[in-house]
Amino acid sequence: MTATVSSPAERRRNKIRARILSAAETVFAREGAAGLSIRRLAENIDYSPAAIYKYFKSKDELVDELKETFFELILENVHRIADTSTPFHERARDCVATYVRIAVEKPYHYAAAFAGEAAREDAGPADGEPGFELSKKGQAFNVLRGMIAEGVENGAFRSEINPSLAAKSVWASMHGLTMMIVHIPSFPALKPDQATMSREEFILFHADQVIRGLETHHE
Amino acid sequence: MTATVSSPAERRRNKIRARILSAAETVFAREGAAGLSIRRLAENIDYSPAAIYKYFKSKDELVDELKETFFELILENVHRIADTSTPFHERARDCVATYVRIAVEKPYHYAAAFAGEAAREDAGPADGEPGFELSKKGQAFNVLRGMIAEGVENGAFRSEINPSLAAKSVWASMHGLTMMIVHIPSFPALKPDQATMSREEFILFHADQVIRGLETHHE
DNA sequence: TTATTTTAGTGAACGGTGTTTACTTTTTGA
DNA sequence: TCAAAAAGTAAACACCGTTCACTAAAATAA
Repeated sequence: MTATVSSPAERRRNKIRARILSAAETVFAREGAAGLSIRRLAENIDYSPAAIYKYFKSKDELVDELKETFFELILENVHRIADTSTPFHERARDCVATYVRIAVEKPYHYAAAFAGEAAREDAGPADGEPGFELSKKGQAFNVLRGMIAEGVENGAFRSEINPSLAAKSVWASMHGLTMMIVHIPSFPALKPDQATMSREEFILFHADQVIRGLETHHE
Repeated sequence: MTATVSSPAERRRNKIRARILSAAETVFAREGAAGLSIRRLAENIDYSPAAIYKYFKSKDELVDELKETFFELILENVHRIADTSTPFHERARDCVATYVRIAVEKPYHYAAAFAGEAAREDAGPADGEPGFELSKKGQAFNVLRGMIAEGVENGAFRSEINPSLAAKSVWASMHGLTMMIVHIPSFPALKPDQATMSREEFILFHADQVIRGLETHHE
């Protein structure tokens, strides 16, 4: 470890990089990837479009950093709740609810964080691939798996459950609810004549439902 | 009802429309909306780009028709299974599995069918809005709700369950799994040292899990 | 059939996009 | 001080969806 971990030049460079990211974040949160153009961004921060390319290889790389930062935010929050000492069932439910809540606050970030992975080549490692454990998404996954393993040991969850598998199933269910809310603004609206339920209530209902699927069947 | 429901001119027009849609479908299935450009499409079918606009108001409208056709496919298949007389639990599970399987075969269609709804103004009606009941998506939803209502009457599912609400929760879970598979090619890959499970097995596991959440708790 | 109106189809342009290239200016380190 | 590296830029490339003014062809009315 050298004493000067960053030269003045380096620090200046990082500052500008951060300025670009910050401006990009603002636009992205409001209008998504479609509304974020290199030219508009360059104008916002008084640079030429080409200048951006001295700091980021491509628009995709820039957006990837926004997504990674966003997942750090989710991770922090979920982690904090997972480490609580509240009863297990509640704790699990709160993690799910928090995950969904944050995603819903930044819908474009969340949608992009997953949508991007389809066709692209360099879309971060998936589980089972080297590097996943260390990515933010991987860490969030591990928190979830740990909680489920705890439930199985407790006897709260069925003993035949494989925590890794179950964690993926639970994550998929959470992800689905999140996507529904993000993409369908009125979700989960019900027709007037039916029992009404707020979004917040529905999130808890869904989380509850998902956890029930894991539980031991008893009276 | 008039005898000639369509004039020769009309039929010719519909044929060309269909030709455009068919060419678009091929490209879209392979490369998604991003790979489908009006210019490329026009070249494929030997028309000028502007000609497309005599048949479709915009690229979005064209893509919407591809999505609608795709949802008809899902609906048909789910309907067919829902009307079977196999035991309830299996039937429900097979509906879920079929939904996911078809979606995974045409990942771009599925992703686009939902992704489009975020920002656009004219993105088909959501539940609770007039028109939803008649849309393909609405019909698929009704099949699901009907099955859940049946389960509640049976006593297979908990009596306090509201079928409309539960159907939304189940749909969200299905949707989540589908999105995961569509966006993460290796899903649900597990690390080598863990119990392996094929995608097909995982779909059934997930469907089972989701239905368990609805069931009455007994020994 | 002729005249008129509607429709099909086009080439060229408008205003965008991400990205690259060649070039100039500034900063850095020896 | 001076060569090398980095920061920054204007202009161009190759695309994109869409529109406009226009011609050619077909449908309709007289």
